[in-house]
Amino acid sequence: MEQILNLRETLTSGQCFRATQENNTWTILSGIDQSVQKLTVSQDDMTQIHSNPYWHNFFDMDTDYSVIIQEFNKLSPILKKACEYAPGIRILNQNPWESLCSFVISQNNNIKRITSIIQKICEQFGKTDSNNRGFPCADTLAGTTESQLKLCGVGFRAQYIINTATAVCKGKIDFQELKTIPINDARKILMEIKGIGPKVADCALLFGCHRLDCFPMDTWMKKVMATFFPSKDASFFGKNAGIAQQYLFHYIRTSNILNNN
DNA sequence: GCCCAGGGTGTTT
DNA sequence: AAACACCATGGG
Repeated sequence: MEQILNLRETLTSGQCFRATQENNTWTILSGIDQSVQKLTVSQDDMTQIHSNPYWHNFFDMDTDYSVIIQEFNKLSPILKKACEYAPGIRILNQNPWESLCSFVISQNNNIKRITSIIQKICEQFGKTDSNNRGFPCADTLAGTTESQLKLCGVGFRAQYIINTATAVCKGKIDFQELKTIPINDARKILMEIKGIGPKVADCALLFGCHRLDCFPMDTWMKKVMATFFPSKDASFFGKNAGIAQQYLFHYIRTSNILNNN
């Protein structure tokens, strides 16, 4: 059956940081150095997403979200409204290193600035396939200095980035392992790095390792829980809590339900 | 000028 | 364990 995918809702929901919009067209870059992938696509014609295996997987097209949303609808009226607000959001399958590093950069930061910093880091340190520039590999960033990274605007996160990249190079972080071991073991491995806490770990596991039970608690989700789900926690939302989190995050951040803006 | 942003660390109560 | 200062940086 035909799966729902809304490019704008998905690509602006704060899970990826290398998608740009020009008029009706989205350009997405994903992946490391020379193996970077580039997609130019519009909502009117998404045939490439269906035919190209990389992008088919990137947009998680093998998962039937309508079944999951039906379960959410039974769970809570607010969650139902969040699903109806942006029913075309999907959890992306991103490169795990790119995702982890991006969310180390994201801490105490806003999406606009995160996007800008990551673009600079790719321009400065990413290798090219002669057309497009990829996200720098862990070896490259492990070999940089704090002052080099700070030129890209990462601020106090510079050492955190180096710590994380070094752990990946040394095999202390093995993404293949993070995709399969018990979720709390995966969290523990990531949080041994100085600069990775529970929120960054959950984002990396959800958006880079497709661990759908992870429930990242950022400042917005703390407001959601305090306002609509007092005395409840991630377990209330079940094995697909991460998807529920993404619908709630996007709803609370871009609608005026909590009178932002 | 202050406050906030997809937080985490270290210190003090 | 809970509260707090501090960490760079740009935008509101």
